[in-house]
Amino acid sequence: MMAKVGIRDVSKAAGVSVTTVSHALSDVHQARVNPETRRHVQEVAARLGYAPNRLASGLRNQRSYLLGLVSDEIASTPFAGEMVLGAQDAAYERGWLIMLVDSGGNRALEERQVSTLLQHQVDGIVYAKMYHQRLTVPREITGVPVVLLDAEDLDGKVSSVAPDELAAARTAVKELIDAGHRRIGFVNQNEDIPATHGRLQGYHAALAEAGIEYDDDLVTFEVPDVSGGRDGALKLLSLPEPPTGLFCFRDPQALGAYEAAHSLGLRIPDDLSITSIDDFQIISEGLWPGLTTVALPHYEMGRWAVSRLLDEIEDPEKAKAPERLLFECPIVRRGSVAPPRSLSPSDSEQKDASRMNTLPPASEELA
Amino acid sequence: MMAKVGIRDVSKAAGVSVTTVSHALSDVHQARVNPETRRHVQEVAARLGYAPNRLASGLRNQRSYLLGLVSDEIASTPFAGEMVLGAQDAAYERGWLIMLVDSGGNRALEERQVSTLLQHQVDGIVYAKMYHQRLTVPREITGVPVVLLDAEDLDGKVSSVAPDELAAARTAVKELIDAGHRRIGFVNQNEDIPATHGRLQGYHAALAEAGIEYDDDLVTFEVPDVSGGRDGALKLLSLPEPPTGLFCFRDPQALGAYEAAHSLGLRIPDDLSITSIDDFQIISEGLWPGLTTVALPHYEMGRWAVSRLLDEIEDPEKAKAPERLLFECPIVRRGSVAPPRSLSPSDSEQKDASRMNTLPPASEELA
DNA sequence: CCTTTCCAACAAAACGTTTTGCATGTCCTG
DNA sequence: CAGGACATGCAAAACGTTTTGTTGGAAAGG
Repeated sequence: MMAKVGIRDVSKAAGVSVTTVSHALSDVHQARVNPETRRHVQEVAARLGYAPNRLASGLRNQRSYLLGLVSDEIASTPFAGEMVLGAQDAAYERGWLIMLVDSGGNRALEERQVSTLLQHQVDGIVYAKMYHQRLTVPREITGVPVVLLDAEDLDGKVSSVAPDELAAARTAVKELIDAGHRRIGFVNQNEDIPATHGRLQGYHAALAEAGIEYDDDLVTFEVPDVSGGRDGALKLLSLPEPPTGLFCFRDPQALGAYEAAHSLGLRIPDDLSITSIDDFQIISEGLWPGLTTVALPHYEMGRWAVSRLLDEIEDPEKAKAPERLLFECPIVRRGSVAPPRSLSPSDSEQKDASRMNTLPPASEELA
Repeated sequence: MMAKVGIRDVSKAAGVSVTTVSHALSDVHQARVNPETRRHVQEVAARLGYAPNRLASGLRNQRSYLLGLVSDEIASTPFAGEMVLGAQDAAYERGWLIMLVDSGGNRALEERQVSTLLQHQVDGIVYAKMYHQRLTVPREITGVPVVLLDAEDLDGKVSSVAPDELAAARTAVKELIDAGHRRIGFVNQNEDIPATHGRLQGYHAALAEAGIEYDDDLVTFEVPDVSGGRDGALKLLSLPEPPTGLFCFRDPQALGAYEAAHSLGLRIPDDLSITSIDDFQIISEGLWPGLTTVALPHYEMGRWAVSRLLDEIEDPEKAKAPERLLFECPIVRRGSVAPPRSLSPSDSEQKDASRMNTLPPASEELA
């Protein structure tokens, strides 16, 4: 395999100076070269398969066309792929590439990673968190624009994007209310992050809008995984007056709630309706019936973060007026919501239309 | 914020030439500088917060310390995170950074992405696939070492790493056999990739080793997701002589099999034992009882791929003798395997020891 | 016919490093 | 005390681009 072809090779082959080659191939300096030579140079460059060395041009231009994506555990959580993909797509479309680092939550490591990124002269950094939280930008990130992903800046100095937790929860709860439920449980999670409080507020808001009185017994705080969902659901379902609808903090908990319901002999959605937040597809589509859940728009958030970052890189003025965005979260209707038993069948018709999954081959054999 | 500090700033502040600064900070040229000046320079450099510009040093050294990770849909599949993480960790530990691109399976896009990577002077490329397959390295990847991840090179020219499908399947089936099962169904998947054939061979091998005759009716080919698992399990379980143990191609299918079993009133593992391949934790840990499954070592494969790639970069001789590795896949025992009903309790004792999950709070209320 | 203007092309400097080769001066060795 | 060996430091070239400033000549204007 022959040595890499550089701009001098093209200049020699085309019989012009390197300056002219550069101008001919550049969008901004076309004017300085005769259209005919220009075409000739382009043709020669294409024939030789010339591709400019970005290290060299980056050095000269003080622009690397590299972005850093720093995260705590983004590469290990299932959604993370979506975020990264959104980021990568947005970057690539505008000519940038993304370098990914994942500290696994280790601050010291993160510090070294960021400094490595900076040594590579990244033009900007997306600082991402696995779960929506408020934080201050670490001090080692300096000299380049930053955008926060799934996080908010306590100082309000930098742009950020995160899901609108309150609205998402209100949507999920309203779905149950609209189906006719009045007694709605909430399996929340037990960590002190914005999502916990935001979704609780959303739960309150939805109830209040429907004129339903808040009942403290119907809210429980559990670990945010399958077992937490199982525990929480069992707790709420064994109340003297159990809920007919259940809102779970996130999909894995909903999976636990399904299991709890089955173990109690309750059928979903006939005996118990469930909604949740995540749209973790392997769960929401895999369960039977499918889980109606509010999707966290990870891909879109990733896209937005990079897109905003590039705006700030290309126009430094924009960095002075940071934008703080809360993303809308759309509901994905599957089969886990139906009117409560107490309602007449006629009330249920409009809702049934949204349960579109094909019937499970043998579900009628259920006890 | 002040301008970035370069090697000249250090040289001025320390009162020595840039040459000396470079030598003082370099591991290889320490000898050319007095230990005392060396310490002085290091101290000044640290005080100013000097960090070398990798673009510049890369240009000079013809080494970017950048690696490309090219994948089809790695960023969108849940395991992908593990692979990427393993790759990233291995790279970072040796001073490299990874640039991630994901073509979503679009060849034309992939071609452009690779050329962009090459323009950035990556020192090597990991070419990864979401599912284990055999392929030839795309021709646009040229001039740098390549390692295949979750794929094998048809031409045998480059190193590769992938799971040992046959051994993995044998392990999963053997787990059922060891528990005493003789009639074992296999819900395979219906795509023509190495995993399909390899796991079928593993299934055969395990049966043969145990002297169990192969029964064609016990193998079914389904779509590789939850619904496929449901369909396949229902099919096999409604045979005149149904299996007592079920091996699923992958975890989502096992989830479907759980659902099918429940819909038929069968209890796991008492009435039906299930094993699978993936260790997709949200499923395998989330299900009740936990799923005994053979883990695909994505993190380790990612690590190995990058580690090997760096070996080949640092010693070009190694690239001439490509290594083709099939990774061992360890079984993760949870609660989905028990002896078949027909066996006496005494036979089951040693196996019960491996079912370690705590009991579900209300499972005894099951019909 | 002599300026002026403009077009097309080029040489050279710069981006921030690393490394080669050279120039001191000191210390030994004989 | 002459000679070489060694220790320490520096100047300059090189990596592959982009851009600034300049030049020679042709076209245009008086």
